[in-house]
Amino acid sequence: MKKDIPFKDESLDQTFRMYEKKFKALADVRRLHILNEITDAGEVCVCDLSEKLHVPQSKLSYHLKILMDAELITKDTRGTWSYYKLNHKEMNHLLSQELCCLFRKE
Amino acid sequence: MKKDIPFKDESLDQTFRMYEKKFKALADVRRLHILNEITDAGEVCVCDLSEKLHVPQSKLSYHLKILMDAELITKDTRGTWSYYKLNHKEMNHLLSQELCCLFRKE
DNA sequence: CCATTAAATCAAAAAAAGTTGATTTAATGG
DNA sequence: CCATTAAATCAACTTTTTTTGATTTAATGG
Repeated sequence: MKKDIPFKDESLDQTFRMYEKKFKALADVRRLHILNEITDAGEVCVCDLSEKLHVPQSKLSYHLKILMDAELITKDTRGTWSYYKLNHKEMNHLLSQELCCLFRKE
Repeated sequence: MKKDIPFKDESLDQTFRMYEKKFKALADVRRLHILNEITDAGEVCVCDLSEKLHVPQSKLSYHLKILMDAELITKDTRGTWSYYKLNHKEMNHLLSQELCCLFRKE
């Protein structure tokens, strides 16, 4: 649905607002580390991330929400745990192949 | 020089800080419009942009500086005018082919 | 039920980013 | 040398984003 690049019209602004949101999500060194960690682990819960990155839980929830809202990651809740994964499709749509490698296992 | 993706070590943080800067530069709907305008025109001075986008000069200088610092655009000063161009190489290194099209003429 | 644990949410504070209008810098042409 | 013009810079202010610690929500296992 967001595959078509619109021509120069009023919807261009809408498109740019969507990308603004996604780039904002990427525009933070903490979130890049989180994304990288998620990529490495394949799937992580908040407590794993908290331990690995030495970041308090509420801060992680905040940053994970931003990544979720930008649709760069997905969440799978099982019991009391929430497991986060990369949204590979979205990342690949957004980033160059070179850059994607930072957030892609092989 | 920024072509090699480093392995997981202390330089990963440095790499992420560099990308943070570039993504921050992209993470603003006004700057996306500016980039798009620069792409369309090929080369623009601040006064052209000011007229086209209805944005005051000092604001444009501020945003153009951010894009310059992130190395997403280049400046060529001739006389009293400064002409800005896209740094295609950097944009292509950063963004997917699909996305690059928004900031690429053909 | 109740205690425990994971994670989300919240409100207040702090930090960062963006806006504004005025001033400065620097090149041009008379 | 002076007036004009383009663009950068600056400082005060506003807005947005991030942090923090406490509280709430919700699932689990005894």
